[in-house]
Amino acid sequence: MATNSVKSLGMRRQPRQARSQERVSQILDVAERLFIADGYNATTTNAIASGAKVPIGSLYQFFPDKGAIVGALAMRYTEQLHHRFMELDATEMVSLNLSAYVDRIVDTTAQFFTDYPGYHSIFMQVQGTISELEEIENAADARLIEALAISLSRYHPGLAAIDYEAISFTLVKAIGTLLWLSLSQEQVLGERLVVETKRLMLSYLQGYFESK
Amino acid sequence: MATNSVKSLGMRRQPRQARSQERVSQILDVAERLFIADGYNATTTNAIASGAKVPIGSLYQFFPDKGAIVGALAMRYTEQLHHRFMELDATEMVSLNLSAYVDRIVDTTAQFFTDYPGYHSIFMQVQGTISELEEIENAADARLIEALAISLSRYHPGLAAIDYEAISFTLVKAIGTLLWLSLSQEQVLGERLVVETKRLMLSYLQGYFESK
Amino acid sequence: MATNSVKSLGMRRQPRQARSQERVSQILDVAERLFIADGYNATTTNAIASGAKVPIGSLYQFFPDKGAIVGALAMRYTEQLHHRFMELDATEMVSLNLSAYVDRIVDTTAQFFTDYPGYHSIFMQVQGTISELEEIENAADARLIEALAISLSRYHPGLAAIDYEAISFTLVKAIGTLLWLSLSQEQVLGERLVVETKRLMLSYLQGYFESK
Amino acid sequence: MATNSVKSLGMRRQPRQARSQERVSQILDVAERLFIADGYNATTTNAIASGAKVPIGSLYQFFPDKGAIVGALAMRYTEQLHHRFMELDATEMVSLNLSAYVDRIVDTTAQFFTDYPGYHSIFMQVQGTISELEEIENAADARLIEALAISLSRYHPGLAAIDYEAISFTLVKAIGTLLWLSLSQEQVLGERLVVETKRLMLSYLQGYFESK
DNA sequence: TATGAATGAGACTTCATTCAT
DNA sequence: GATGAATGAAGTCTCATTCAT
Repeated sequence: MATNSVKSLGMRRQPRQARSQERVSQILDVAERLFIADGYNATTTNAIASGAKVPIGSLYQFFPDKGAIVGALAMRYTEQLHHRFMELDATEMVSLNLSAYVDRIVDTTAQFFTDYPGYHSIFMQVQGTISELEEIENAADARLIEALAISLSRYHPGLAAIDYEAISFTLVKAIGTLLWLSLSQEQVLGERLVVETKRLMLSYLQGYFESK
Repeated sequence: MATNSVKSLGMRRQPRQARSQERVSQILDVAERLFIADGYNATTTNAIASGAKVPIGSLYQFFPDKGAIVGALAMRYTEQLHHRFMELDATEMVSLNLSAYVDRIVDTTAQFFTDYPGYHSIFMQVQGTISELEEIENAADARLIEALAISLSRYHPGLAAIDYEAISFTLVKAIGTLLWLSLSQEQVLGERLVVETKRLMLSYLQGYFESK
Repeated sequence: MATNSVKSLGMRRQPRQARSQERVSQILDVAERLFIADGYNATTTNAIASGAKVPIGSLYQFFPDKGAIVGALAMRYTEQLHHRFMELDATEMVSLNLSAYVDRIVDTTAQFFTDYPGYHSIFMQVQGTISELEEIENAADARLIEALAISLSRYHPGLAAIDYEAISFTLVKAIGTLLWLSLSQEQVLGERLVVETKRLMLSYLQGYFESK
Repeated sequence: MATNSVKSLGMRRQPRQARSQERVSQILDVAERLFIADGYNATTTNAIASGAKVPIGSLYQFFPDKGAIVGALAMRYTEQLHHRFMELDATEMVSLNLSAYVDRIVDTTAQFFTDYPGYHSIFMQVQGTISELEEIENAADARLIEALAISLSRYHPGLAAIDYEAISFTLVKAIGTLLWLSLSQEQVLGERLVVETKRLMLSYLQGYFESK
C-alpha cells in the first residue's frame, strides 16, 4: 500500500531548495511546540501541517510518516548538541580547575535544555513506540557521550577508554535527567537542583581524578 | 504479577470481593505488560480487557477510562516502593559504613526496577499527557524521596532538613534513571552502570558527610 | 434470551403491595424528571433506578424494558386527564355561555400542562421510536377527544356524531400544541398565546354553534 | 430529493464543489428518510453514511456531529419554506376573499408537509435534546411566522404589529400540527382534518377582520 | 510537483438487560 | 423476591495516510 518502500531513517526527500528547507524547519518548529504542549499522540499531522501553514500533502512529501517527524526533530537536536559542544571544546577547558570545568559543562547543558525543552519531554513519551527513533536518539546521546568522553580524557588523561565511556554515559544520563527536572520545578528548588547536579558531578569526577 | 490490593483514586468502583480484586489485578498485569511492549497509546482498552479475559464492560466498571489504568498501576508501584523501603528501614542500616549503605540502597532499587520494569518505562511515556497521573506519580516519587531523606538523616544526622530533601531528590532521580537504563543495556555495560551508580552516590554523599 | 416473552403493554408485574406501588411511583417520577431534563435517550435506566433509590434489578421487575416506563408514564397522564375532565364535567358547564365554556376548557388544559410538563415534551421525542407507545398515546388522546366530544354534544346538541368527533380532534390537537408552546415562551407571549388559544377555539365553535 | 445548496451554521466545511454538494444532499436525503423511519436516536451516523454511499469519514468532514445533520436538515427546510412563501406572495392574494385566502395558505402548507414529511416529525423528536437546533428551528418557524404576519397585514391592514405577530404565531403552530397529523390519518379523517383546519383558520381570522 | 478532500479501520466508551447469589 | 455486578454489541467520532487533480 505504501508506494515508498524505503523506510528512510529521516526524511523522504532531502529538501534542496530554500523554500523547502524553510518549510521543513517550520514543520519541525510547530511539531516541537505541539508535541510538548499536547503530547505526541494528541498531536495530529494535520495540526502540524496547518500550524506550519504547509499543505498536509507537502508534509508527507518531506516525512514518510508521523514518526519521521520526531526522528527529524531528534536529528536537529543532535546537530545542536554537537554544535554546542564544539563551541565548548574550542575554549581552553583544560586549564580550568575541576570545579570550573564542571560548572561549564553543567551550565551549557542546562542552557541547552532551556533552549530545547522538547529534547527530553518528547523522547520520553515516544520511548519504545517508534522503532526508527531508537537509533536516532541513541545516536544523539551517543554523540554527546562520546564528546564528553573525549573532553574528559583531554582534561584528565590516564584512564582507560572504557572508563571514560562509562563515566561519560553515567554523567550524561544523570545530568540530563536532573537538569531537565530542574526546569519544571519552582524557582528555588530548580536552582538548588542545578547546584546539586554540579556537586554530584564534581564529587563523582573527583573520585576518579583525585584518588591516587 | 502481584495480587496486592490497589487503592482507588481514579477507580470507579472499589472491588470488595475476592473475584473482583483478582480481576483488577489481572487487568493491571496485562496492561503493564502491553504498555511496556507496545507503548501506552498503541495499547487498546479492548486488548487489555481481552488479554485479561475480562469483558470490556467490566474493565470500564473498575476504571473510568484508559488513563485510570495507568493511574492504578502507579498506585500499585507506589505501594510496592513503600513496602520495599519499609523493609530496608527495618534492617540496621545505621551500623553500616557508607559504602555498604549505598550498596544496599542501590541494590534494592535495582531489584525494584527489575521486578517492575514498567515503573519508568510507562510513566515516561505518559508524562504530561494524563493529568491525573501527575499527582500520583509525583506522590510516588515524593514518598520515595521522603523515605530516603529520613533514612539519610538517621544515617548521618547534622544537616538541615532542606538539605536532606535536596540530596534525596537528586539521588532518587539520578539513580532511578541510571538503574532503569542499566536494564536495557547489554550485560556488561549494564553491570558497569550499576557500579557507576554506586560510585556516583557514594562520592556525592561523601562530599556531604565526610567534609569537615 | 428474554425469559419474559409476554410483551406486556404496560408493566411486567402489577404491584400489589404498598411498598411496590410506592416504588413504581418513585420510578415514574424520577423518569419523568430525567426524560424532560436530559431527553429520553440520554436518560439511562440505571440513572432512573438510582434516582428513585430502587435497585436496577427491581426496576426491571416492574418494567420489561425502558419503553415500558414511558408507556406507564403515558398511562399515568391518561388517568390524570380523565380525572380532570371528570371533575370539569361534574360542574354545570351547560349553563355557561360559550365564552365561559371555552375559558374553562382552555384553562383546565393549560393547568394540566403546567402540572405535567412532560406530557408533550416526552412523547414528542419518542414519536415512532417505541411502537408500544403509539397505542397508549393514541388511547390517551382518544379518550380526551371523546370526552370533549361528549361535552360539546351536551353543551350544544344537534350536530352529527362525526362532526363532534372532528371538531374535538381538531381542538384537542390545536389547543394541546398551543398551550404546550405557551409554557416555553416568555411571560408576555405565553399569556397572549393562552388568550389567542381561547379566541381560536371560541371563533371555531361559534362558526359551528351560532351559524343558523 | 433536493439538490439545493445548504447554508452552514453547524457544518464543518462548506462544500464548494459540485461533487461535495451532491454528497451533502445525499447525506441529508438519507438522514431525513432514516430519521422519519427509525427516529433520530435509532438512526446511526454509520447508517446514514452507508445509506448515502459516503464513507463515514467524509460525513464527518461535512458535519461535526450527528446533531449538525439535523441542523442542516432544518436549514434546508427553512430555505424551502421561504421559497414557497415567496412564490405565494407573488400571486395576487390581496384580491381574494378571506375564504379563498385561507384555502391558499392551508393548501400550500399541506403541500409543504406532504413534500417534506420530516419537517415536523424530526424536529418534534429532537426538541430540547440538541441545543444547536433550537436556534435553527426557531429561526425556521420564525421566518414562516413573519412571512405570514406580513401577508396578513397586507391582506387586511389596520391591526397592531404585535397582533399580526400573535395571530401568525398561533396559526402557524396550530395549522402546522393539524396538517402534519392529517398526513398520518386515514384518508377520510385526513381530508376532513384539512377542511377543519381551514374552518379553524377562517373563523379565527373572521373574528379579527370582520369584527366591527 | 503541489494540494487537500477523501478514506475507513478502529479507538474509546456506554448502557439496556440479565442472572447468579 | 431482591439485588447489583457483569456483559458485549454497538455507537460516535478520529486521524494517519493516500492519490486524483
